[in-house]
Amino acid sequence: MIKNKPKKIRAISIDKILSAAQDEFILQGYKGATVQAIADNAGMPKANVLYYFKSKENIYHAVLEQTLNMWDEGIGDILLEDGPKVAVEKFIKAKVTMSFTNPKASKIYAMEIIQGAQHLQNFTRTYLHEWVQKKAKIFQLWIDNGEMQPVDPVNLIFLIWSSTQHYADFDNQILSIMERTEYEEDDIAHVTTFLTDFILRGCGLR
Amino acid sequence: MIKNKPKKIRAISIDKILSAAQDEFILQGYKGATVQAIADNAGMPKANVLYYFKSKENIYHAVLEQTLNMWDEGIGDILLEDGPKVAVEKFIKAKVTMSFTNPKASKIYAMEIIQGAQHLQNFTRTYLHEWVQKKAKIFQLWIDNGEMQPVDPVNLIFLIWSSTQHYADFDNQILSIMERTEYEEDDIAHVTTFLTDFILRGCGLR
DNA sequence: TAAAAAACAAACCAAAAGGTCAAGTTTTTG
DNA sequence: CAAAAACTTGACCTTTTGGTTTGTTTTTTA
Repeated sequence: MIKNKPKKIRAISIDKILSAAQDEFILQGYKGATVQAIADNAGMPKANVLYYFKSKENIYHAVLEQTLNMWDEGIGDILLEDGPKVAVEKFIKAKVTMSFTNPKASKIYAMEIIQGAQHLQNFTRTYLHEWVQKKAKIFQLWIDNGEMQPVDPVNLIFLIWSSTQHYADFDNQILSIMERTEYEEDDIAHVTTFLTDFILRGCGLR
Repeated sequence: MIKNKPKKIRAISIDKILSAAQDEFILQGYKGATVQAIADNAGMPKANVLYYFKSKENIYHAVLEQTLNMWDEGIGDILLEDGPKVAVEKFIKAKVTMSFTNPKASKIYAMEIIQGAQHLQNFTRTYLHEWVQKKAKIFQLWIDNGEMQPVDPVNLIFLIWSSTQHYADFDNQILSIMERTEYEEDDIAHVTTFLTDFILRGCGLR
């Protein structure tokens, strides 16, 4: 019998725990998620979960770290050499794709921020701040060059973030309003097209 | 000594509890918020809180109801007779104003939806669904009439919701990125202008 | 293959938290 | 102004839950 991926037991268990924990934390919040529920969901006894992670706090930190990595990878990029049109297109596409393929990460992140970003002060205060400043400067260059309408770059970034993440964070509401139970294949392309068209027009790029 | 508002003891206490509870629920989530903390925050012993609301669940329901009422009042409206430009302007202004004047309601609502809308299934499934359908039809009329660009009305509503609510729900992140501690007087006008300009342009109304 | 390391799991423990009770105190009312 | 109603509060009870302990089984390694 050939095992395709002879993953270490440890890695498998941690994966199962983290996945179960992510679900629980979204559904119940940090305090509402119980180690027992996470264990049940991961298919192992509670003591075993605490064997891998010494405390619930640690589990949460691990989930959060995983989330931030995903956020980081999915944030896309805005490059001067792309020019405003392509840059915005790329950026929107990256964010929409992430929202549809990994809504859970988006939700965990959103809840953290709404609740005061108690566990990731540093992230927003340094990393995110710098990212926004850097990208805003690029937009400003394009504006000064007359390559796009003079829209406030920082607020533009906020608008793109919010309108794209909305499809992940509020999926329940959106699906409920559209009388559906889950997103379909097409939705991601449809939303990408809608947002890209709309935002490009808003930027005076169309 | 003349008392301006000889409010009933009951009304005052309930107000204090609900306000304290709202803060706690946002900061700690449903399960994380303790009756004791709510009581401390409201300046009364725990038993007294439970005297007015028989259970924590009841407190939460009351907070949620308050939130929905606020949401309802602040949702603004989209009227056929206003025409697309004025309607969108009004709508954005109403939502931005609500986000800045009552961010707490927005946060409670957002958390509920993200966590699966467990406590307000009916609201989204019936009320909200109908509201969106009705307003989407109005947009469609304007589009068919050539009064605005053919943008998908439902997604347009989502974009306006998300981009306006973002300033309430993610205030921590936004303030942190802008290296400030709280919103200023001007911000509300600035954001309203930005979003109105941008979205009107996106709709081909400018 | 035997010893060591890693993984598993039942039973327990202490703290936290929701909720009740009973005994007051204050306010309202007839 | 006295009885009733409304309000206040400390003490208490029970359940839940994060985490520990202890002992067993499985896997790795030398």
